[in-house]
Amino acid sequence: MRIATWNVNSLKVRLPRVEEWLAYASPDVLCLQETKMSDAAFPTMPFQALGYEVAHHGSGRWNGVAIASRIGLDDVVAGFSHAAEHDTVESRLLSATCGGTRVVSVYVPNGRAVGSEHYAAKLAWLGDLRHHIAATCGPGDRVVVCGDFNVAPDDRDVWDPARAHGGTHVSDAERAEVQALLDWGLVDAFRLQHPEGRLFSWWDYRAGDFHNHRGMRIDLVLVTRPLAERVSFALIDRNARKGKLPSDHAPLLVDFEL
DNA sequence: ATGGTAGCGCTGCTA
Repeated sequence: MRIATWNVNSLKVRLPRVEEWLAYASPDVLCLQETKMSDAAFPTMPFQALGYEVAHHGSGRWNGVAIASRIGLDDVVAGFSHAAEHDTVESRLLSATCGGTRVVSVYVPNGRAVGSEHYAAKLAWLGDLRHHIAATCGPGDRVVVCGDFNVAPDDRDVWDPARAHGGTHVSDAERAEVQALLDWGLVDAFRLQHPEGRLFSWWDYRAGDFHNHRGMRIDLVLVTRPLAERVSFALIDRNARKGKLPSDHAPLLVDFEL
């Protein structure tokens, strides 16, 4: 099984690239973030034409998450399992069962600046995510929680921790929330395959950051141990960040021997 | 040197 995640920063603009990448990378499941569109505007047919069922949770110009699968798409749930303050309006979470694996597509709030109300909301959202996972899955189940976490798990995941993003994405409190997900029973599949790699998944559009290797690894595929034991390959496809009209994120794909 | 670009949508917000 090959599962991938990609923050596309507008699916309307990125659809041709997504179609091209699906044909090229051929994932069984693709999670998308930042579609920036309503459910009514979602382009279902191009996905169907490539053999994918697709579910989308989006309300308009911001956020929006989707799951495309060619191995089944059942028990689709938008938002948190519990009454959370943020998600149903913000369209940042979508869950579905694909070929016996529970797949969760997440777009964690950015946080903007450490100490701001947005930063507090980001920490609360990550707490809600952990609650959602623990309430709906067990660590012995096949579970994939993937997407744009807007957190670089440790200093290997940032080009320069001191200059990163005004302190967000690298703060102790954000990293503690990601660590709490790992403590529950999730494993960072990319890091498992690349223990020393300083490879990034996001680069600011500005100032030539991509070409100057100033990025962060903030897009993660977290998996429970039954899946972690079967990871055979993990790749951040930097080529998909090149050329005309790229997203500011590269897709991440992980293979499992299932 | 503390900048810069991109997307949405039409003014400034979000990232």
